[in-house]
This record gives sequence, structure tokens and C-alpha cells, in this order.
Amino acid sequence: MSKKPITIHDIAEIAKVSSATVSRVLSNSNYPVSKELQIRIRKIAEESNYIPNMLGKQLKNNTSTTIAVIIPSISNPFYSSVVQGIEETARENNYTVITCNSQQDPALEEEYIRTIMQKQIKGLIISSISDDKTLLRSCMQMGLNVVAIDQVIEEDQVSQIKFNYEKGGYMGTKHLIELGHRQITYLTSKLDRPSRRSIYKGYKIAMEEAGLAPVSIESGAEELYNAIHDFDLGKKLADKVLALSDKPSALFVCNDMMAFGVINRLADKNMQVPEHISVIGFDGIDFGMMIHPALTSVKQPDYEMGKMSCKLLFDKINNEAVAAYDIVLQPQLVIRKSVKPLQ
Amino acid sequence: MSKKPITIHDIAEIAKVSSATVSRVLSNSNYPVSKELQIRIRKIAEESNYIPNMLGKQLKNNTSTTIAVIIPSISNPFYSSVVQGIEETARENNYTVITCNSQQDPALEEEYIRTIMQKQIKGLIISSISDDKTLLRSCMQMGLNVVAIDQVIEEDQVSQIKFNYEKGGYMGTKHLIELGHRQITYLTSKLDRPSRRSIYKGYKIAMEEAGLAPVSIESGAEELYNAIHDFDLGKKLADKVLALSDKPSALFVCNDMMAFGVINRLADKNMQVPEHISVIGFDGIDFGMMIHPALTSVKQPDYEMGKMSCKLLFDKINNEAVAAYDIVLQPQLVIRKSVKPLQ
DNA sequence: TTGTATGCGTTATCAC
DNA sequence: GTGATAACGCATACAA
Repeated sequence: MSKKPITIHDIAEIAKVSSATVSRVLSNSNYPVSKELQIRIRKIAEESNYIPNMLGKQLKNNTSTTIAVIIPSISNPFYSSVVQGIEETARENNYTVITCNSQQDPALEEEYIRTIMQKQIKGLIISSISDDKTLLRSCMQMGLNVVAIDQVIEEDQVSQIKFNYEKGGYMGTKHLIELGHRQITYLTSKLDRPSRRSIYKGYKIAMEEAGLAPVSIESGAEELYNAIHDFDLGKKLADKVLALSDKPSALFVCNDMMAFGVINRLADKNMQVPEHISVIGFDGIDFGMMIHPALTSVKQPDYEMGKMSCKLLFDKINNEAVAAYDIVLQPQLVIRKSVKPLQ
Repeated sequence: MSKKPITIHDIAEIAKVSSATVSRVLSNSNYPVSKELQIRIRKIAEESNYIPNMLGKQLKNNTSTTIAVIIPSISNPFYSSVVQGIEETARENNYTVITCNSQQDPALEEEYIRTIMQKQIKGLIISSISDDKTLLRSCMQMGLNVVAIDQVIEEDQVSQIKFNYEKGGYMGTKHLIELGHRQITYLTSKLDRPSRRSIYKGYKIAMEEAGLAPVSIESGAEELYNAIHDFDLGKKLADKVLALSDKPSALFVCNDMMAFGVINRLADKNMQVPEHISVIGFDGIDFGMMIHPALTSVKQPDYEMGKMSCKLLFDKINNEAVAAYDIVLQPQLVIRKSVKPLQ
């Protein structure tokens, strides 16, 4: 049984003024109110533990101080770092963040987008899994500001934090080649998303440039997504490598979690990394430094990606005139211990 | 420039009925409306892409379909699993979740709580860092439903998902003793939180029961919190162990992230786990299976903790009469590869 | 400088 | 079964 919260009208009554005046003071409007009244009203508000009701405010102004984030899964460390960056930037701007896990399910993604619209949220940062952008498009027409991360959305009005996946794939492969590796196999989950295809493309270009034959092993389609799914996928791919009669000297794995699985299974079968075989990952998540051997990887700046996407979003929200623009983040090689130079 | 969204009034006008009737139909009220009108109104709503405005609804009804979660940091895998559980359960109930990272900072925690109240949110799941519960208490009086996880809050009305930390500490220690270990050192971050003290207590009881002398190494106070902070802390504690002339045969580390750091530093100094020294962790996060050696740990059911806390919260929200009740989750030993039996 | 009145989109109360 | 109207809490156009 909670007592009814006090409103500006209650304060107005106590102060013997109109609620308009109270509103002007308490909402920090620059509308002129006498110093004396300001003090009196603030005092009463303080004493009565007044809490402004943002619902009323937002309904009136058609504004919102909440943004939404749609990602595949928060328990994936890459995305949790992204969200951390978003949340910090949002808080600095006095916004709160609604986090939505799409679980790689287009239907869920759509459900979330609908809810977001109903809640009158004006800003969305999304790693979209769905191919069908008609809903998103109509939401943008109705005023939703959208920033795409991780997965490109080819729509006008959608700003993007892009990442140069292709260059990343190229860099990682080049690194192995420069260390003397010739037989480099690319291990990947199903190549059904643009980001994955780009990494693979970069790998292929680097191989061909060096006159080497690209070889890839691709996993089947994914079932429902969860935290350790990629890890298990990595194990399965490692099994396929182990079954090869002519084994490569290095493995390029399409993300770190899968690389962990690869290394783990290899170790189980007494193939030491990097002594017997070298492994390089992709993403450069912090956990890479915690495993043995510490994982060499192509770093995708997760936390920074979160911060930038949020800044970009606020730019759009506060500045309707501004044209949509993209930011392209560059990959960086994180050299640790999982790659051995070949003489 | 977004066009004005359509409302029940617009639909009423098109259908030549009153907005009251439209509301009755579209809000699925059980108020009687003729079949014919129902169909007509739904058709128009559909065709015009009507999106209900939850702000209006909530302002009118003083309800909310958003809950908030306050945790130290989403980039800590333990909490990201908790949040995953919360978010899934919330979505099943058509609620969305606002995630707040307190960074172990009481001031930030308070700031978030105030925002939550302003947004008229009725439910909060919190791992509280603050000692001062006066704000939280007054919020509960104003109708906020609170469920505490991870850190106990001794207040009436606060329901808790407790975890039997002491038993966990006892179990882990007992496991080492049963495998023949006699010199077991407990490695911990600063014992300033109840949960940490309880684990230590369990360790101590098990040691004393076996006639062994408890030995602990405690780190200094923590600075600002972040993802790999615990990992680095573990490294530092490992250094202290390495400096010991008489080394223990086993280490009990107060959480998994720190245990990763311990193992990592030990390996750097050519002390193999578990060949030279055994290590057991606490939390049982999934990443434990990915490192080498796979970490034996006391499992705290993170994901389930999230699910249950959310269910408990909805129970309170929907059922004001119900008395606050606690749930006590039991620890479970996850035996992997980081502990060696001593003969 | 202050007050009055209205509307944001919805639902509930009351009349018909 | 349906409609008119008030109210939720707030901000603002307009009046004074």
C-alpha cells in the first residue's frame, strides 16, 4: 500500500502559487520567476521529497530519455563490452538503456522493435540479424533514430559504426604469412552474415596475394544462440582439422570464442598451441589474455564501438538536421602467444 | 521530420465511433463491444499502422512494464549471465529491462535509483554496494518493489535471492582436504562485503574441523571497478604466494576471474596447475571450462539466479499482499582439472 | 512576474 | 453497447 506521490499541484497548493509557476521552477525552465518564489518552491519540493514524473513530462513533450540496444546476447563478452560502452555514455547524458537480447532470432528482434516504439523510445542501437528491414524503415519514418553496429544496414538515415572486417581478415592472415606460415586454414561459422563474409574475403585476398591456396572449413547453420555455443562450435571445427591427413600449420578462426574452443579441443588431443599448430582469433576480447596460450587476435574495439555508437545516436537525436554519417573503425593486431614463427 | 503518430482518436474519427470504444477494443478490455465494431476498429488500426502509446497508458494507470537491474558491471561474466536470465524472464512477461552499472560506486547507485523512481518503474533487482539504505527504504515506501541478489539487504519488504556462500566456502575447502591437501591458502579481495566474508568463514570452519590452520592472503581496497580488474588482482596475489618460502599445495581463490589471474601468473613463473599447485575458484562461470587447465570451482547458479529473481519480483509486483520471502540457492561443486589429488 | 486553461494519449466513470 | 468527459502529471500559449 503505497501512498500517492506528490505532484507539482500539491506543491503549488502548499506554496499558494499556481502549478505553472512550480513547473517553471522545478523544470529549470528559463522562464522568469521571482527569486523569492524560486527559493520557497524548491524548499517545499525538497522537504516533501518531490519526485518529478517523467511520464507526464515525456507525454507532454514527446521526448524520451531512454535508448534501446538490440544485440544477439549479453552473455557474449564482445557484446557485453559494447553495452558497457553504450551504457556509460548514455548515463553521462542522463539517459538510461534498455537492453534486448535477440538471440539471433529475427522474430524476437521484431518484437523488441515494436515494444520500443510503443514505449516512445527515440533512439536505437542495433546489431541486426533480420534480413527484412521494412519494419525498421517504417519506424524510422515515425521518428526512430537508428545506429547500426556490427552488422551493416543498407538504408539511408541509418548511421553506422562500421568495422573494417575485410582489412582485419587481411591483417590477421598477413601476420601468419609473414611469420612463415604457408598452410593456413580459415575456420568459420556459417558464412551467412556480411561481417563473416568480409573477414573471409580479407583472408582470401591475403592468401592469393602471397600465391597461397585459401582453404576454409565452414560450420553448418546455427541453432539457437547462447553463450558457449561458439565455444562448442570451435571444438567441432577442431575435430575436422584433426581428421585431416595433411594438417595446416596455422588456423585463422572467425571469432575468439570459437578460437577458445579450437585450442581447447586441440589440447585435449595433445596438439599444443602454438608448438604444434598456430591459432589466431578475431575480436580481441579481453578473455583472450586469460587463456593458455594467450590468444593472438585481430582486435575489434568493442567498448569504444559502444561509446561511439551512443555518441553518434545522441548526435542524431539532438540534431535532426544532421545527415546520417558512418564511422569506420580500423582493426588492430593484438599479438600474444598463440602463434609461432616458422623458420 | 516525422509525421505525427496516429492515436485512438484518429481511429475513432475514421470509424465514426467514440475514442472510448476504440480504447475498449484495442486494449483488449473485456468491456462489451459489438462484434461488428470490434472487427471494423481492428481493421482500421491494422491498416493505419496504429502503435499504442504506452506513456499515456501508464500515466493513466500508474503502471509500468519496465523493470530495472543494478549490478556492478555488465562486462563481468557472472553478472552478464544473471542479466541474461532476468531479461529472458522479463520478456516472457512482456516487460523490458533497464540495465545499470554501478561500477561499485555508491553515488552512482543512488543516482540510478533516483532515475528509476522518476521513470515510474515499479520493480528493481539490485546487487547493492551501498551501506546506506535510507534512499532505498523510502523508495519502497513509495511503491518500489525490490529484490536483492548477490548482496544481502537486511530490510523488511526486500525479498532476496540468497546464496549459501558459507556452505560454498566450506564445500570447496572440504574438497581439497578430502583430496589430501593440508596446506590450503585462501586468496581473497578485500573482505569488505558480506558475501566475501561468508565464503571465508566457510573456508575457516572446514579447515578448523580438519585440525588445519587457516591461512589467508587479502588484497587491499579496490579502486574503480572494471572487467579485468579481478584478473590483475589475482596476478598480484599469485606473486605473494610465489614469494612464500613454504608454499601451500592448494589455493582457494574467492572468485573465478581472480583464479584466472592466479593461474596465469603461476604459469608465467613456471608453476604448473595442478601439477605443482592446485587451484579452486568460486562462481563457476562458464569461462572456467575454456581456460587451461579447466578450473574447478564452486558454482553459483548465475543464470538461474537471474531467472528466479525476476520471477520473485513479478510475484511482488502482481501480488501486493504477498509477504516478502527469500530463496536460498545452494552451491555446487564443479570438478574440472585444476585440482590434483595428493597421495 | 504570475495565473488560467488546454492538451499530450490513454482509460475509467458515468450517463444514455 | 456506445458515447461524452474527466483524469493521470506535466509544460506551455495566452491572459493578466
